[in-house]
Amino acid sequence: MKQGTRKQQIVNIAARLFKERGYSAVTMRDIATSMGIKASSLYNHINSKQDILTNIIIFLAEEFTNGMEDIKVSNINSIEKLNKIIEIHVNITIQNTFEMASLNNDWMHLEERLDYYLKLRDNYEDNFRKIIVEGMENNEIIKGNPEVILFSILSTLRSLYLWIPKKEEQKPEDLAQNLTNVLINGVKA
Amino acid sequence: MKQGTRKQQIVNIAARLFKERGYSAVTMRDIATSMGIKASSLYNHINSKQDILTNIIIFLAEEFTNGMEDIKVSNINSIEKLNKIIEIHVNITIQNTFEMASLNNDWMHLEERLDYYLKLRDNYEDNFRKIIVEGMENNEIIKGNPEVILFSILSTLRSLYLWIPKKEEQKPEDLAQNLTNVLINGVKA
DNA sequence: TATTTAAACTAACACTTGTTAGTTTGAAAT
DNA sequence: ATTTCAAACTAACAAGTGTTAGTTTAAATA
Repeated sequence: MKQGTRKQQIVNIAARLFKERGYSAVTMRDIATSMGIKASSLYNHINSKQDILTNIIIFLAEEFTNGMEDIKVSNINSIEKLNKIIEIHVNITIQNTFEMASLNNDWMHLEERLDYYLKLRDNYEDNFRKIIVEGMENNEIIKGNPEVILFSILSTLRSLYLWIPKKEEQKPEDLAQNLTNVLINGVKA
Repeated sequence: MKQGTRKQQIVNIAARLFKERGYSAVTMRDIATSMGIKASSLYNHINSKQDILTNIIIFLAEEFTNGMEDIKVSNINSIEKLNKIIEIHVNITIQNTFEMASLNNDWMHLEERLDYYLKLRDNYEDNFRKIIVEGMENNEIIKGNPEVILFSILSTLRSLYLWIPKKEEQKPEDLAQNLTNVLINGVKA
């Protein structure tokens, strides 16, 4: 037995396929074939295709929410909080490379849980924004449009899943450190 | 008549839908309904669904390739080249917000033209990388792993299509200037 | 006026989609 | 030895898919 429950195996294989082709382009028969079984057999373990996607996305969204909550209540300055945010993105992405693709690209195909997901996402971005604004007030972060900083850092972190697989040599801490240098200090010599 | 040929109208409407739901989840009947006609009528103007996607993506990929080619032969230093790259991304994205979603998320559904697209993309990234390495050699860019700089800047630029629509107040030059500040100089005060 | 043309239409096709119902299998628990 | 149960199976469904063929319409051109 490779891993957890049969359901988890299905979700893992599905995530791999979703990353390659996107949720809509992957059929239940594709998933079943990858498992070496028939499509109808999947329904002994999952309720629907939707169900698989929901499992992938909501799990991750809650991981990020929990990570952000810890940072929120921690007693560190704004730059250190940014470092921590980078860390949780690197760690979660390294452990869920395939799943991150669905989170980024297929959240709009959630149905019943779409509103819940959007709530978590908005909440996450609000907390992130507050950290930046606070940093500006304390003269730790350069003053300017907080949105530009928020989205330029967040875009990089959200795209991590695309290029982390290419460079598994790197240790998570090294990668986080490199990213922090570039994102926080810029690239100019 | 709102715009160009009937074919262009179809491609434009399709790009709008592809951004919302992704290529695979949009049907020919969806596109037709948005145009106020029947699905079969689309085939008077386009050859296939594939054809629409190819038009969207290859056009954009060539736009970026041309922009990069101009920068490559220009006689400016590395930081200025990075500024120019940011500029072309902002300009192309502002004028093709919907299309950018397909370029980012649906390129894998290209069929005959997939190899050509990948060639253009690799070529673009190679040129980008060379600018960074050159900047490190000339002490204009902080020394370190060029990949981290490459992908952190590129991730932000490739995600522009996601948040540019939210803030159309901004003039392109202002946005490019703000981005340059953050990406080149970092965020630390 | 007669002809051409762009652009729509109806009707249908072969195939794929997610899903359900009912059944079989083989190992573990009683 | 009997029962239970997880996990597979076959067969089928209703709906939706991209696409084709052939036809109609109305405006522009000759």
